[in-house]
Amino acid sequence: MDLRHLRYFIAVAEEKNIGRAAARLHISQPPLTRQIQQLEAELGVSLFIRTPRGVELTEVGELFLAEARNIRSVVEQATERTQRAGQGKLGRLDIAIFGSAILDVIPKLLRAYKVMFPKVKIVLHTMNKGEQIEALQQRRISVGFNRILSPTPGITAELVTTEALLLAVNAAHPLASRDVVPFEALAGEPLVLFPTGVRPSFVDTVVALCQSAGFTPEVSQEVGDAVTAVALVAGGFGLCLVPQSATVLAFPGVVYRPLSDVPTPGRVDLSCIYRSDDQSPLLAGFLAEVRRFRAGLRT
Amino acid sequence: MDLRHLRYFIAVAEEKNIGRAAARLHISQPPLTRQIQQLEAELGVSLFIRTPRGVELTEVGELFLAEARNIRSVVEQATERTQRAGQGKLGRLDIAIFGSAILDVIPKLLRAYKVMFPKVKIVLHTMNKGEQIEALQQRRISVGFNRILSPTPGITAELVTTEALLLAVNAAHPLASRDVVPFEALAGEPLVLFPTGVRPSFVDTVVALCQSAGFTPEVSQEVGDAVTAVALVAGGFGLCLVPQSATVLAFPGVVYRPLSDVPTPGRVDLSCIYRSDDQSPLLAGFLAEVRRFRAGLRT
DNA sequence: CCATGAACATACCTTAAAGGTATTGCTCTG
DNA sequence: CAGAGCAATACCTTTAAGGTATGTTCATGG
Repeated sequence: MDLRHLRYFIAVAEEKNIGRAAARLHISQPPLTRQIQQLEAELGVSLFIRTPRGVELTEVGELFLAEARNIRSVVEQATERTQRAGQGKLGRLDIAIFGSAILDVIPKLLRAYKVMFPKVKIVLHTMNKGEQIEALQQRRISVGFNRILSPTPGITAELVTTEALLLAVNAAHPLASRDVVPFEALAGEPLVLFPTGVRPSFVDTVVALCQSAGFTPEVSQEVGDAVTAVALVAGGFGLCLVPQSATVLAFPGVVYRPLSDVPTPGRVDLSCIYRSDDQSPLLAGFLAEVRRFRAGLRT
Repeated sequence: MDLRHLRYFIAVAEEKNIGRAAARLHISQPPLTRQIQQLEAELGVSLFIRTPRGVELTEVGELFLAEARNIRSVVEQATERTQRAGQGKLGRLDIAIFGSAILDVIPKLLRAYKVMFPKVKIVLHTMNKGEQIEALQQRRISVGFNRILSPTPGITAELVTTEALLLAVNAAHPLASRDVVPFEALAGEPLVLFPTGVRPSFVDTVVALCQSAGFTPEVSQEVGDAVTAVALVAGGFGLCLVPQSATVLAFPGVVYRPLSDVPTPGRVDLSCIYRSDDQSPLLAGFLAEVRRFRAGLRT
C-alpha cells in the first residue's frame, strides 16, 4: 500500500464516481479503477459497491475513509514540522552570554531573531568565555557571545558588532566637566577594570590601549562585570572604560563621556562563537539573523 | 513522498549505514542511496550526515525519524482495523429476538459468536416478527430471530435449529404422573397458547398439530410469551406446549413431559432472518457462526 | 422491448521510475 | 602508502503506473 492509493481512494470516496475522481486526479479512469482494485485486494476487503450510477462506500469503506484521512493529515503534519525544523524555525537554541553584551546588543538581536523564528525556544545561559568554549565542545550550547577572542580549534568566531569606548566617570570628578576627554587624561587616574576571570579579556584590551598611549594604568579595582564596575564609579572608586552599550546603566552620579585620541583600534568587538562543524539549521538561521543585524547597524 | 521512502529512511536511520540497511531491505545499495536523496530533496532538508563509516542522523533527521515511526504505526493500525472490519470482526451488530428463543438457543449462539468475534458490539432488541421485518427493511437491525416464517420479498430466512415440543403441565395434573404423554391426550384439555400478536406464529403451529391429530384444542388462555404461559401453567390454568428450550423455566409446580405420537413435523423451527442484499462482513461472520452452531447441534 | 447513454472493467500498449551491476571517489587505518 | 569500507555516480534492466480503445452491465426513454 502506498500514499497514492490513499489519495486515490479518498478522491473516489468523495466523488462517488471513478470517472470524475480520475478527472480530479488528472489521470484517466482505467488506471484509477485498477489502483482501487489493488487497494481492495491488498486489504482483502471490499471498499466500494459498484452501482450503475457510480460507486458507493461499504461500511468497511466508510471506516477506511476515516483512517485514510487521518493518515493523510498525520503525513502532512510530519512533513510540515520537518520542513520547519529544516529551516531552523523549530527547535531549541541554547545561547551563552556574558558581560556588557547583555546590556544592549543581545536583547536587540534576540528580539529580531524571535520575529523571524517565532517557534524556536531560546534558552539563555550566563557563562564566561572559558565556560562557553567547554559548553560548545560538549554541545550543551550552540552559540556563545564574547568580546575578546583567542582562536580556538573547532570553534568559529563571527563579528557581531563593534562599539566605541566611553569613559564612565563620577559627576563630581574634574574630567566630568569636559564634553570630550582626551585619552591621555587617563594617565595617573585610578581605573576600575573588568572582568576578572579567564584571560584574555576586556581588561587586557584596556591595558593595551593605555600602553599604546604611553602610560601604565593605575588599577583602582578589578571586578567581575560591567554593572559592578559602573556601580563602583558611582561610589567614587575611580574611572572606567566601558563599551557604548553600557550607557543603558544610568547610575546616579555617573556620566559617560566620549574619548578623543584613543589609540587604534579604539573600539571593542562583540563576536559570537559556535562549533565550526555545526550544520544545524537552527544555528544557520541564527547566524543569518546575526549577519542581517550587523548589516542593519552599518546603514 | 511515499511509504516506501519512510520504510527505507527508518531502516537507514536504524542501521546508521546505507549498505547494511539495503541488505536488510533486500535491495542493493545504490537505489537506497537514491531514495534517501530523493526524500531529502523532497523535504528540502538534510536528514543524514555522511561519514566515512556510515551515516548519522541530523537533528532534523531525529525529528523526522520520530514522525516516520508514528506514520508507520498509524498506517499499520489503520490497515489492521480495516481488515478486522472486513472479516466482520469489528463493528456493531443489531439483533432482534423474541419469545422462547431468548431462553436457551440465543444465549448459546451469542456466546459462541463472541468467542470468534470478540470486538463486535452486539446490541439486542426485543421485537416481534412484524417489527423485525420493518426494522430489517429500515436497516435498524441486521438480524432477527423467529420461529414461524412466511416468505417475505427481500428477506432471507435461515434455519438455526429445530426443537422437539414438550408438554408443560402442573404437577398436580393427572398427566404429570405419566413419563410420556401421547399427543391425543391433549384433546379436551384446556391449553395455554402463546404468543399473541402478529400471525402466523407458534400458536398456529400448535393449533395445526392438534387438528392433524383429529381434535380442536380448547383454548384456556392466550398470552404474549412463553414465560407468562408457563407461569399460568404453574397457576393451574391448563397445559401448554413449549419448545424444549423452555425447560430452563423451572417454575415450582410445573413439570415437562415428552410427547409421543406427535403429528409431523412434530418439531418447531427457530430461524434467523436478514436482508437478502446485505453484504456486510458483520452479517457474513454472524451467519457463519450460525451455521457452525447448527452443525454442532447435529453431531 | 429495444436503443441509448453512463458507468465500471478489461486488454494492450507506452512511459516513468524503481532496482541492479559496475565503478568511482573519499576516508580512515594498519 | 596501500587497502578496506562506504557512499555516490553512471548506465542498464525490469517493474508498475498511466494512457487509449473497447467491452459489459444496467437503467432509462421512446
